[in-house]
Amino acid sequence: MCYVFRSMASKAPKPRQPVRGSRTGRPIMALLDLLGRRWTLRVLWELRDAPATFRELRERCDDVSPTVLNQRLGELREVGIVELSGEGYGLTARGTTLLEALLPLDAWARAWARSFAPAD
Amino acid sequence: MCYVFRSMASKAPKPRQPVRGSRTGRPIMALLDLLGRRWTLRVLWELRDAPATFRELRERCDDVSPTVLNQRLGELREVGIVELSGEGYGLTARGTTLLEALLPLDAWARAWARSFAPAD
DNA sequence: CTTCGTTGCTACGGAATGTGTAGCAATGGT
DNA sequence: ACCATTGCTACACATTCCGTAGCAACGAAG
Repeated sequence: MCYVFRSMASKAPKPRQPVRGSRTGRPIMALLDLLGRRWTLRVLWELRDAPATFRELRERCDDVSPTVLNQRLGELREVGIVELSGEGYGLTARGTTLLEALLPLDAWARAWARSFAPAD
Repeated sequence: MCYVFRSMASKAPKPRQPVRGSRTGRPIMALLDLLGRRWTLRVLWELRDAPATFRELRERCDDVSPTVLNQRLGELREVGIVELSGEGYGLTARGTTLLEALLPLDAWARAWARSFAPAD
């Protein structure tokens, strides 16, 4: 790796703070804002099994542009969902629990697909 | 209401089709693309309890611009998650199951918030 | 029929966000 | 000294989103 840690611009939506499209500060609103940004869900998904280096993660996400990837990783790190360690980027303990809350999506998506093309 | 149904431009990511950032056609990828678009998660969330008219839904979503709202509703309708009835816009049966898969997010968000401001 | 209020929805210009390529500085190995 | 890899940035272009204004279709009331 390279570079030491560098504090970021603090752009990630956080609970108890007003976010895009909601000034109430309700935690769920911050979360929806965060997860609703492009590539965020995908990044979390690609980290579900194992950590990955920046470049490896980029490949897993179909070569997303490093600009956005870095932006998303910054946001996710800022709120304690993702961390950078010697193994590369990976989910924190909290991040793992979030992903568990998202896991049912895969099963749902399969059932959803069946309704588009019955044969499976 | 007004206007009869009008077939749309088919821009929604569907399972078994290549989507933005993934040509595999895996259902979960289509879903992540769909849900990762701005306001999609929020719209689903605001419909969790009861249907709403276009204008009412817009207010619930902090006055999101009608352009995007209509775009999102079109996508969600196209894939059978949302429908427009006499009651206004509401979740379909399938949409309801998707939302159930997302409900744990609220609980997670609350716990998340606690780690930012211990007192609650 | 006319007026009024509400419906879903669109046009359009400007602002924000995302994309793609190239490449830099730091680190570790040989 | 080299070389490969790391995380990450610069910059110009494209897409998406936003905010305001307003249209056409319907229902109810006069």
